[in-house]
Amino acid sequence: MVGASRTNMKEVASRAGVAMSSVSRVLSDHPDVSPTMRARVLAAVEELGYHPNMLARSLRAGQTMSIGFVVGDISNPLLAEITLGAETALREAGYSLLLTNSENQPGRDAEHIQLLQRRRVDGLLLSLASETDADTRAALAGLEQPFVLIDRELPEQPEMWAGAALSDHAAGMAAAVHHLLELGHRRIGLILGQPMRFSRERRRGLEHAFAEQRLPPSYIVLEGHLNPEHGRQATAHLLDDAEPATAIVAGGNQLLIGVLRELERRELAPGRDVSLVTCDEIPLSELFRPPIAVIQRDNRDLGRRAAELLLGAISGAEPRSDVLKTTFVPRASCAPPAVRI
Amino acid sequence: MVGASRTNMKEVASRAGVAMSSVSRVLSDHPDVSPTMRARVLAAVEELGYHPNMLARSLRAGQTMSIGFVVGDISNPLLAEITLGAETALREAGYSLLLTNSENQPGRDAEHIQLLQRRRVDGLLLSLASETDADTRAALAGLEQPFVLIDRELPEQPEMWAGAALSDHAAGMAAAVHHLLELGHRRIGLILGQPMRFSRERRRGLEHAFAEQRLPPSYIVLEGHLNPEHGRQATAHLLDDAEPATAIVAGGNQLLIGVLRELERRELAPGRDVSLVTCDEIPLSELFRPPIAVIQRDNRDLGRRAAELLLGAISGAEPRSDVLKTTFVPRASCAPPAVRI
DNA sequence: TTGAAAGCGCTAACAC
DNA sequence: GTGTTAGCGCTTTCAA
Repeated sequence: MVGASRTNMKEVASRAGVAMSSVSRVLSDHPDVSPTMRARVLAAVEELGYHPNMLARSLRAGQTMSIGFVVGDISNPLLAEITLGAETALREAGYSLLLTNSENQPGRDAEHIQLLQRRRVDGLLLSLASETDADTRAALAGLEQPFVLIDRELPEQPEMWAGAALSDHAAGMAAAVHHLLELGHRRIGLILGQPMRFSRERRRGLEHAFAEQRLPPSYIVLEGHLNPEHGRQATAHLLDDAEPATAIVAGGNQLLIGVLRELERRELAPGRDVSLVTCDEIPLSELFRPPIAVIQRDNRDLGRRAAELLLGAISGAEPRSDVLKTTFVPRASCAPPAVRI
Repeated sequence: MVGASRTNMKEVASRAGVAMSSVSRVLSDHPDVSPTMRARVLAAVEELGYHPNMLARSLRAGQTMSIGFVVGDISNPLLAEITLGAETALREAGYSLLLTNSENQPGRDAEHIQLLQRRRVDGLLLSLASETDADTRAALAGLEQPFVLIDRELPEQPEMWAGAALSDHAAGMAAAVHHLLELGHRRIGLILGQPMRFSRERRRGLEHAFAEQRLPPSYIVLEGHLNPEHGRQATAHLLDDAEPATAIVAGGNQLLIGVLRELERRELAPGRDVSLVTCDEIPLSELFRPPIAVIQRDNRDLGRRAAELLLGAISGAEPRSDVLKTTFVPRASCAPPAVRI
């Protein structure tokens, strides 16, 4: 194999002394090809170090075998695992992944959706920065290829909406809060991110757990952004309240970082002074002293499911959404409320 | 804008009552276009909800404005941050990123390089699973577009090698070991991953620090795989040695997890029973009790630099490698050796 | 079973 | 300033 520059099918054909169409047939495993022909063509391919041009193929075929992925921030371990699951499933099916980071800016979501549309991806996987942004909704409405949402819910269903891979946040949250209530906590603080599906569902799980026990709603919910600073401020707020929270639930790993920083600043220890639960496992959380209780989910599987839903839609299946379970894992960061001095 | 199905430039042209080439000129901001023409074309584009087909454009132009990225495992926080940095820089320059996970299998590296070549990416960013794999080297030798390595060094330089973005691991490691030596440690264990650049450089830093102090080489280096299990086994080995290590350096976040598990199992506390240093920050490491000393680097910047080197090469610059600094951050996990009982 | 030719959607000469 | 035309590299009828 001699890597000549930019060999094309025509050159392979002339080298093998056959027609271009024959080369094409050999390379796409067409049934009606004689062994002689196959051998001659493959020899020429080898000699010239020929790599077929998928661009030309895609243009002709009308499909690119590529999927666009719009993600808020790939450096978030949660999204990175989802991406891994999706990429693996897509690759197994012969698709490639075009990745774009929106930096959690709704405006970028819309831009990227349009870019991917120009690149003629066969479908899109979307972890949107906003469920309600007008530009994003317009971009989605104009889409001509199916798209699947990852843990998001839209107010309406655009034409090409092909479903969503969702996590059952409410169930995991209800289990966590149930556990805290059993330990004797009544003043529970829940720190959430933006008003999107995962926030709504978590709040619902909390409310459900209180209602189930016929307890008055003595919880506090603080919405904000999914970043450490909101986690820190919310924690301060919860602890400085007239009736301070005895247990805190951080709705995401970025929030957890802020919570831990604030507890550290006040020299409060999780599991001793305040009980603590977080959402979505983060590398060292189980190795923490004490280990931090967590509402887990299988992120890789979430990405894989989303990819499968999309592949289904591409081959004509009806839109469908899957809800994946979340599991509460109690750990030593949860204990009975500290005795107030 | 009415999202008709698969509008093309021809339809826009006829709708606007002009020639296709005029549409093309308007859309690519050609200087010689009358305001009237521009307005008519843009109106037609708007009415038809037309999105230019980048595939056709790329086929014609001979460039795809896309970059292939081969990464071992995007779910590793280190790689995820590098990816973010690279994607951001590339996007700013108008390029899109095609992401492939090799699952740290050298064989997949070679496959993915060829796939990306068929997709006619304008260049490749490679975080290879092996620097010496024969298939990978053959694939690299056959490449017709420039590629930049991320923290890797090849035994030879293939024709299209355009440089590398490297971290100065040796410097950070030397500083860390120097610190440990000052604290009085002599038996220092270094746990490394596969025999690649980052491992070689870290070992070199360790050796240098000992040599500088004119100390005999009383360290132990254990190479293996970059996963928790090797971290765990190596830790056990270091602690069970006839002359046990009093300080351990974990060469990566996956190794650190194994180290912490083994210390936990033996009820040994970092900073009290054993000193501990890790390489590459991981989300909760600074919030650990005690906080874990770390040899840091700017991962995002590493990705950005790699992207910039590649963009440079695409526009004809000579191959060039950049070495980025690493910084040792001492924390409470490092203390004088415990008194042996 | 194989070859010739049309065309996927676009850009860049080249005329006018 | 605008239109006509020839491909970019491939697949796919349609003939032979």
